[in-house]
Amino acid sequence: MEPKQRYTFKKNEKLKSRKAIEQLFKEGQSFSNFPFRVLWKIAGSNSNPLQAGFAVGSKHFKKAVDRNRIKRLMREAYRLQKNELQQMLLQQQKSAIVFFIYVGNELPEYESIFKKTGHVVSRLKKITDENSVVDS
RNA sequence: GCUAUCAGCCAGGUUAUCGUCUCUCAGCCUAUGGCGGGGGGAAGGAAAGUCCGGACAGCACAGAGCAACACACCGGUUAACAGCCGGCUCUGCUGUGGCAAGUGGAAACACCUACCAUGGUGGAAGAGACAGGGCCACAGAAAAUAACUGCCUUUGGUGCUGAGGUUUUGGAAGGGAAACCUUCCCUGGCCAAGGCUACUGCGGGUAAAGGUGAAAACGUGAGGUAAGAGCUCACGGGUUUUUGCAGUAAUGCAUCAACGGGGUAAACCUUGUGUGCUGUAAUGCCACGUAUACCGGCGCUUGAGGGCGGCUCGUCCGAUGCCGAAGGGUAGGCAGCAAGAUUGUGUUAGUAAUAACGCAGCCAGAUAAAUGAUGACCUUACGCUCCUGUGCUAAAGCUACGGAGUGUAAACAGAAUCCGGCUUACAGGCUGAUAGUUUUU
RNA sequence: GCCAACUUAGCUCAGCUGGUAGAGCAUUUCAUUCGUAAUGAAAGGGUCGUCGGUUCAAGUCCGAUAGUUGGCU
Repeated sequence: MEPKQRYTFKKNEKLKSRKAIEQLFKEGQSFSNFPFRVLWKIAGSNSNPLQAGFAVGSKHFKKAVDRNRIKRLMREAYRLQKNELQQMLLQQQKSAIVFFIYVGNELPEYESIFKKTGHVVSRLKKITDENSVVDS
């Protein structure tokens, strides 16, 4: 019996370590896909194959309510679309840390966030494939 | 019913699917971990600003003095406060009533402001300006123990007047021989006591008048005086004080006496009262790791340095010590941390803030930071379309109510140690009070 | 989380102890030049971030509020 597909986003899938984040900002690579800027880093096998974090600059959105809402929307869109990437990483014996930064100036709709996140995830999948060639 | 103001309360709801954090219960596995499952809970009235006040923790058991800061009518309330409640005084706005003056009117009377009384509703950083110095632009005589103009006056000078004195010329009368003498008159000169509504120097008195200004030395009237003045008196108003009465008190009313030299303390200051400082990223513990190395300086009981706000003192710690330069490591976990000045509700006391007691409940705890996404229905407001009935109309049509469908909108805003306040933001709704207005009775 | 500082002309800044807000650059006009620049002369431009209070009078003193910037760990 095939296990049911679950869309989760638990604690261990979140990027929480201060050290890891600093490393990511220092050494990681990045690309932009408006309204996001994405930092990523691929590493060897790990118990947590994929960890992600989200941020909104307080310069763009002064009110905490708006920042929270954008982060929630981003998290929701990511949760529903990251499963394939996670599977890929598991198969290829790799781990990745990803960080999303919202750089837009206006409060977005959920639909547009969902679509853009889809683009980002597919691009990340492509990157993972390419990197495997280089690594091996 | 509508509008305005004030006060209080609420802050969209139900459900499906997929998720997040946490507590708890039992279970399984490859067991310091992981997995899925059941059950409970999961933002606010402001969680915000960080403006006050506490709890709690550390620094000496938190000490002394100065400095600094805060507060400032009275009483109550509280863990505490710059908060809150009640009162007092002053004051803004407003309603009603009275009424000098003024306006209109032939008159009756009406209108209406100053003022008074009273009601409502706001505001007050509301101690002290005889403790002290400072400042008060421009204008104005003067901005604070004032004296410029003016008014009055002593005295000196000048001017005018001038009783009187003296003298020149001339005339008249008398005496005389004459020279001349005497008297009177006219004219001119000189001296001059005194007087003056004149001018002026010096000194004194005075604060009534003086175009200014935000502010001008209690106001009006009379007496009084050299001229004047609270100098005196009457009326009015103010400040301080004595006594009596009312009140816990601030204070009010009456009374006796004194005073009259402004404003500014939200500029310095004085008086009284209070405050030690730093903040949960405090603080304690565990784990991991490096460099107690090297270089320069200071010091080792005659002591460097430190004990977290500025200085002085006091006191305590202090030698594997302190400072600097360069460099290295860590940035994980647990406690603090969720049962409390607690929440809901009721009773009693109190005008109230609030307090006491009873009953019931346990109600966020994240840490790159949880409470979300999507759909459906309901609620409220507005727009559009349709329907049928009522009203107007001959009809078309129009408007309102009702029903259905559809679309849009539903605020301000997100816990980060916790409480009590304050301030600010806020769609819409509900309740109460007061005032105005309209309709009906 | 905690704590500071700043906001004045289009720009960069002065303005002390309350008394008619100024400088430099920029802008406009005129002169100079064949013309431009430079130079010289003149002019305009400010609710002193916003609201309230104290005072006769507030850019200045006090309170609130908005925005900007910085620091601590």
